[in-house]
Amino acid sequence: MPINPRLDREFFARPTLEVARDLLGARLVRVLNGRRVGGVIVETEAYIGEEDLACHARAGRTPRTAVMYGAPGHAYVYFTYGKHWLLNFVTEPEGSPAAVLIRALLPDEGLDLIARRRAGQPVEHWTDGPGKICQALEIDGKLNGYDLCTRNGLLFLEQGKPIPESSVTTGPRVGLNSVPEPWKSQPWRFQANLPGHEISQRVDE
DNA sequence: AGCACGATTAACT
DNA sequence: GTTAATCGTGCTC
Repeated sequence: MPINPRLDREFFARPTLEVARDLLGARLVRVLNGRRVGGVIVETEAYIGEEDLACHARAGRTPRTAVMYGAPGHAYVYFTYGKHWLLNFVTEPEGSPAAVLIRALLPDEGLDLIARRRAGQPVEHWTDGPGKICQALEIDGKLNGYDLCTRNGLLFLEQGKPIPESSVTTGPRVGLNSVPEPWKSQPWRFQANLPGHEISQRVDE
């Protein structure tokens, strides 16, 4: 089975908007019991620095945000709403707190394992939300701070088929109910329009 | 110590 | 379209 090139630390050490855009089409791979589980990233959001009042780093360096201040290419995984884990990738050089949230995936590897973890849900809703991705791929706080750029890792990214500009949609980030402008409306959400993948509409966009 | 709320999800009317 | 679930985090007292 051909293995695509990995995304290395240099990829993540760039401006967050570029990383968020370029992650569209990339492959997210989780290794469970020696098996690959994952798919193609089709939706991301950028959270950039202490100035961005939607970014957790607005609170400065705290136990929770410490990972974002660290080296790029690590996972920032946090818990919210009392039940959901959300997966991010740390971007920018060390010392610049920023990350990209992974919001949606087209699953195409280890589907039987995903089906088990997403039992009762239709295929189209297996990984179409940030919390759902973490449930499907068994990602939780134990992976917070995990290095995505090691050899033989349990979580990493691979190059995929590039997404042309004509197939990329941008818009405001989701779920920022009480975030003040201009941060609430910054078009820092990226979606890939792929054949066979209809972008779902939601009330908050 | 107490409190308000969240980068959400799934179920329900 | 509306809402309960559920608890860690950061802020105030």
